Amino acid sequence: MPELPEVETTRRGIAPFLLGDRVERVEVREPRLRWPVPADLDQCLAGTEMLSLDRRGKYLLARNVRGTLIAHLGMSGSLRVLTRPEPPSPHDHVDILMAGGTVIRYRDPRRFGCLLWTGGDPFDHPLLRDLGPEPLSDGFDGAYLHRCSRGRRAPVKGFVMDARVVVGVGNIYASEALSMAGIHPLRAAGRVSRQRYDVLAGAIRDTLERSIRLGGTTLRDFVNPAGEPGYFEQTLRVYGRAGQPCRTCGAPLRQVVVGQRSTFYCASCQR
DNA sequence: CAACGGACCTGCCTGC
DNA sequence: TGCAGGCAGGTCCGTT
Repeated sequence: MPELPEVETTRRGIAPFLLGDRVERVEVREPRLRWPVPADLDQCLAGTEMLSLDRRGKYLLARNVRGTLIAHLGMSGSLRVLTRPEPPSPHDHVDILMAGGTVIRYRDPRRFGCLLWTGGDPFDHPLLRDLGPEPLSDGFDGAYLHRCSRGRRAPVKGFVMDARVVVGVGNIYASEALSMAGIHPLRAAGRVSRQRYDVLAGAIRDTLERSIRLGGTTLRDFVNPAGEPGYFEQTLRVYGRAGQPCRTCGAPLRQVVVGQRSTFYCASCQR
């Protein structure tokens, strides 16, 4: 489900309820996520105030005086804010109960996500250490992508989805950004010009920023922490639109599999 | 190193 | 109606 815009939407949604309040306790009903939820997570969080909630790629980082909670939503994860008690559904694995009475509820049917704890610098954690730049930061531009891509023969679509290259670009937004930039998803990353990487870097940035503004993409079930859907789906150019007309030239959009992921593009607009 | 396939899970939809 | 098969927004890990 969540790519960068959905994770950022989630961060903004829970921040007002998590920050400036004290954690009462943590209730773990199902610790078997991608990696086990630490057995002492409650001791790490209980009684402390959350000091900051940041995002690094698709990871959420919630810091208190003792360390940092590292959260990832995987494919099907979500965090919701409950202002009144609600009985947990089967996949509501973890609750963070705040002193003020609100509950931050972690749900993840497929359990590809994780909730981990680190007492050290979270950016030194093995999961975060090797991540590439944030696509909305100044360090990310066409010159960087061009430099990074030299000698790479694999498709450019997989290249921009590689978190060591740039974080946060998942399967939807990779197709969308390549469509905006007019680049064929199967083109070898090393055979895209510097000029075209300038356009692509801008397209990635624009696509992600626009989606954040619209509250993310709701394909099946994404809702923000308040339970509201995102509206970016209505503006998708290619994702999920195989056979339908290209919004630019009218040609039927195509679907191929790249690196085991469905990929959508216009054969006449993207070269 | 870069590149690829498999693995981890459940739910939902399609077609027989 | 039941069931098998395929597919889904991620990403780590082992092998070539």
